[in-house]
Amino acid sequence: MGDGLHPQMGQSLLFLTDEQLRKGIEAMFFAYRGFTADPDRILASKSYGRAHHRAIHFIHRSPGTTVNNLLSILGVTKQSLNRVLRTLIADGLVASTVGQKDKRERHLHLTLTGAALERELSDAQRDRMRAAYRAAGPAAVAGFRQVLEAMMDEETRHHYEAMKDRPE
Amino acid sequence: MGDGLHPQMGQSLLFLTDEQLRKGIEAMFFAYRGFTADPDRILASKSYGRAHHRAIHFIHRSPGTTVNNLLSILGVTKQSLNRVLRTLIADGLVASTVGQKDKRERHLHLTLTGAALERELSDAQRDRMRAAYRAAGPAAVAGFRQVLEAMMDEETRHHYEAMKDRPE
DNA sequence: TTGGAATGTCAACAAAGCTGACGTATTGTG
DNA sequence: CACAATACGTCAGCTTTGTTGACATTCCAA
Repeated sequence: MGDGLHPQMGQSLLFLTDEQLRKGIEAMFFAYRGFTADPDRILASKSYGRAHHRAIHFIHRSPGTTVNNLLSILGVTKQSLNRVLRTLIADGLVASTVGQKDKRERHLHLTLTGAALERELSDAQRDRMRAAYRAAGPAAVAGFRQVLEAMMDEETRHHYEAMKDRPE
Repeated sequence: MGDGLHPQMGQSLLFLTDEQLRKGIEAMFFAYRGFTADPDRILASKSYGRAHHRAIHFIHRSPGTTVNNLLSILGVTKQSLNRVLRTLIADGLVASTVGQKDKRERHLHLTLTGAALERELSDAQRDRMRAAYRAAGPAAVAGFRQVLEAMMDEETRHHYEAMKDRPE
């Protein structure tokens, strides 16, 4: 791992120039807009927001998850999450059941209506992702995931990996 | 490009399964948190927000840009941008000068102070991006950019590409 | 039985987006 | 020249989603 300036060095590290990094930063910013655009449209028409989408997504992903667990995945305060959950429960999209083992805990599930919205939202988001994946090809997709994973905070990556390979 | 079901098909399209797409979606969500975490900390200590960062970034990127141009890059309303610009100008980070050719336009530049904050923010963001790039390698980075570009809206991609190859 | 953990709720606030309306200067056009 | 359009700024009001801090309840566990 020498720091010697052999001829290939400049070449092989061109992808680490400030200019390349800046382009990556801008790509991230612009792409994230596209990433959320389609669900945002659907949500707006139902007077929900991104926070509702995120809650629905991860409840669908980990049915029966507790509020506390959801909290640490989403990285927000309980007050913030609670406001969202309250409307989802009131609207009959999410069911909250008292824990059997530990009755302080609430276990969260999507109702049929909630699952229907989840599908609508994730279909829209997947359609765009699928188009991007298809356009870029499998090798690019592997790289895409690698860089994103390397960009996460430690703790976040644990959450990501913990739910990485669960069955659908 | 036939749709025939030759044996490799299943293999080669495995990266397009719903499960793969969902992982990509979650990777995007979690990575974006990391992407903004470091600048967010700096901004919070100076009582600015992400909106200020974005304005500063793109003014640095396109010095002398007009308000209207910035508006369409950022994709927000002029009221929203104006609130941010007002504080940045009042705090002496951004200079607004009347256009020479068209006196209705305001041309935006970073002051020395503004440029210093820009550097602090982008250094932090680049550090993380650099670490991720280095960990993933040049091939992954190329794929990363390809997928992100394919994920953008048409109009957004134009903005992205328009400023793609300008000199630093 | 008592301390701490998990949850829920109230209040107050801030950032950052939005719409709508209006004013002013400037520019382009018929 | 008169008038419409453009660029910008601003006021007011509203929404979503995040934040703190305080406090009550319920329940597990030492």
